[in-house]
Amino acid sequence: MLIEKPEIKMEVECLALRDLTSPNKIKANLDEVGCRNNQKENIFVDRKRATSHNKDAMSTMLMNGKNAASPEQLHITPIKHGEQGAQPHPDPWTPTANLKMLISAASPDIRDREMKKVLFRPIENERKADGEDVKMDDQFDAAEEDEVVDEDEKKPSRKQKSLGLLCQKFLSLYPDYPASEPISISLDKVATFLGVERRRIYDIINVLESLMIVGRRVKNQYVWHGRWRLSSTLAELQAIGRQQHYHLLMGQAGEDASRDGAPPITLEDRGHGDSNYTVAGRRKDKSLRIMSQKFVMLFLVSKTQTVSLDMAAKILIEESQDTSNNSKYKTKVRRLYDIANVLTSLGLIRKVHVQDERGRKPAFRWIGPSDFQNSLAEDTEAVVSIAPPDANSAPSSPCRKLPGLLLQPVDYSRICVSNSAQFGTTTADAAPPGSVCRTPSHSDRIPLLCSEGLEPMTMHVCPEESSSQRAAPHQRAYLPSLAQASVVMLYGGPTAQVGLDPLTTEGQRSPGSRESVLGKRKWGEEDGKRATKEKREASGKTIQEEGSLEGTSFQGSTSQMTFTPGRAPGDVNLDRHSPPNNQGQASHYLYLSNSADLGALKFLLSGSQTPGSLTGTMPTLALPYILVSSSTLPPYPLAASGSDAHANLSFNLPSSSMISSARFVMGAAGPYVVAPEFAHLMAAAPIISSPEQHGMYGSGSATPHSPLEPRAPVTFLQTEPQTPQNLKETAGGSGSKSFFQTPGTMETGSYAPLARRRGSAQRRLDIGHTPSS
DNA sequence: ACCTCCCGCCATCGT
DNA sequence: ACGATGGCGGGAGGT
Repeated sequence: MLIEKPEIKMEVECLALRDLTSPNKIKANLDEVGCRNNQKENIFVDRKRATSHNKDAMSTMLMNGKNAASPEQLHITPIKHGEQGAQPHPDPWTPTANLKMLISAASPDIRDREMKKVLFRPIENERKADGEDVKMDDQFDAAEEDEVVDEDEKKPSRKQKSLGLLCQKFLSLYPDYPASEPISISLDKVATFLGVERRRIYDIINVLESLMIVGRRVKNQYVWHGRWRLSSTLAELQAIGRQQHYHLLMGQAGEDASRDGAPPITLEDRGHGDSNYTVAGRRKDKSLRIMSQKFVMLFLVSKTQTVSLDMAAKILIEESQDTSNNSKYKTKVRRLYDIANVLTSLGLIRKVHVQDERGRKPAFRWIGPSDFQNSLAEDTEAVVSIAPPDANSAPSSPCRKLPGLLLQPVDYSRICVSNSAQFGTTTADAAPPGSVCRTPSHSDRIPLLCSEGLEPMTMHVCPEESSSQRAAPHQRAYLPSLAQASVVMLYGGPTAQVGLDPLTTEGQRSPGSRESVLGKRKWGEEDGKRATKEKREASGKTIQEEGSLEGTSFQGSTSQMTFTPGRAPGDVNLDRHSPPNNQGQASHYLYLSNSADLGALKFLLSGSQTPGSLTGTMPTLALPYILVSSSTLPPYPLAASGSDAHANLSFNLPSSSMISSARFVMGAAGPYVVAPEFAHLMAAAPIISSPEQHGMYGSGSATPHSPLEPRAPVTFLQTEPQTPQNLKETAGGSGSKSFFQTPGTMETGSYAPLARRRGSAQRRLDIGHTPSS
């Protein structure tokens, strides 16, 4: 698919870089380069071509592959489009189109399709005026544009410019489960590409940072981690939230809802509050990240997993005592909406309404993975030491600090033993096997996706082997009768598309469609019920749930699900259950727990038809079939089989590795099971990345997975529940502050307890020490 | 009229 | 000092 000719590629890149927003230009350029179709009729064709041509370019640009131009080169000055947004063009070559094209290029086919169809469609009008860049050297034929562009008078509606949509686009640019190598994100490029101001990108990035989906590398440059760490991050947040007693707060403030007034317990009360940030108002920056983490924590500790905006705002305001202050409240609410939009795009929450005495209040419901609670938690105990639900009991605090979590900084700093050393070491391996705490991070590493399009997601995961990833391409999972998106979410892999034909799946990604289904549903109920219910409802149709389902579409009743790498709504943790030791055990049961909606759902995959498969160091697990039986899903037997009959999941497990955190990823082609634990193993092996990726990764900061992942298991010495209380206060005063990593730094942060200068502290690079300077 | 939340000014921070 | 970040809240689109 890629262009064979480097030169061309380069050119395209350049073009793209120069003017991402103007499709016409690109097109023109492409033509110049080699694409000759100008005819409108052929636009699509051109596009395709362009796409293919641009694939690299895109990747490069956005992801900053190594090959790509150097950052500097790439770096484009942000264009402030004053007028952006203003005029949309309907036509294909609008910026949007362009974007699509590029995007598609960048990612796997599926993504491509999805993106285009889904994301962009809705957005179609959104585009900034092409004019902005026009100055660019070229002659972009105005004429052409004109023709093509109809000038829609229609300006993009506000919705089209929403942060949520923007976030979806942004997310579509990167794989949910990137290969281990780091993918760089150039702020400017992305902003330009998406046609928005940088400011907006920051909004997104900040939230993503809070979840460790991205990390900051250096100025203007961020690192895309994808969702590998999401589960672990969530687990940590949950643990922290418990430690901090957020659940109590929730109860008071939120769930009870009734009381506006003084929530009995405030974070501050508890002490921790936002210390750092809050501290004395010291630095507020990163507040969005902190807020985001706290907000997420609220969901994670909530029994109902539903948090009303009002409650969240109140709780989050803690800092500012002003709570009472209306303006403060309003501001908080605004921010929460911003955060919620991003989280919604991530498929972690969805908007709902709660009824309280006063009436209906806007709220959000967690639809993301929740299993980690169980699985992870369980594992966690074993593996990761997460703070026990009971705050006190747990001596071990979350192993790693969440980057963003400023909350804990204080404590951690004190408490934690950092393995700063490890930072340097990049690899996942860093974590000593024996280490007490295992950070989930391992999981993160797992390189899964292969980007190449849909291709075979299947990979062998050979811990050691880095090389071969794809064992069996094209395996597919069939989920007969599974209509539910939620199910899909379970495994969380890449997005699942139910339809075999990616194309058909268009709707899947739901960006536009968000809510379509949702709206109908009632979310208040029990998760389990709901899930089930939904499934049924959903079955047979394409379901597009907002966040959760993104990417999943079901065609018809049949549900063949193809999981595409791109995004998975939820992470699925497979086998968390399997004891680490078990690896070899025949019983490889893979659980797919859907954290999200199906909180309860867990699929037991006994794929191990091949008993021996998992055994030993490299046991391979061949799963001709994977049957998933879920109580919840009784009706829906899940069978994953390689393409057809033979799907195999083969992966090798290192003897030592644990399966527990394995993830099940289903690529378009097939399911993959990756155990986080193995991740490191896997890490070694780049999973398939497309060539481009390779390039990209290479470039990655020195350590590809390293800093990030490597969370060394950190053990926190202190047992105390130091919760926020201390944190808060301390934060300000103590070194903890320095300690805080800024949000986003979680990764590193965890590792680096070291005090940092504020500045540095503020921004910790994922990459750890990376070159940032 | 209220809910959302875009937009972009401008204070801070980072380099 | 200058550019990068990101807090913040006015005010307007949506419903």
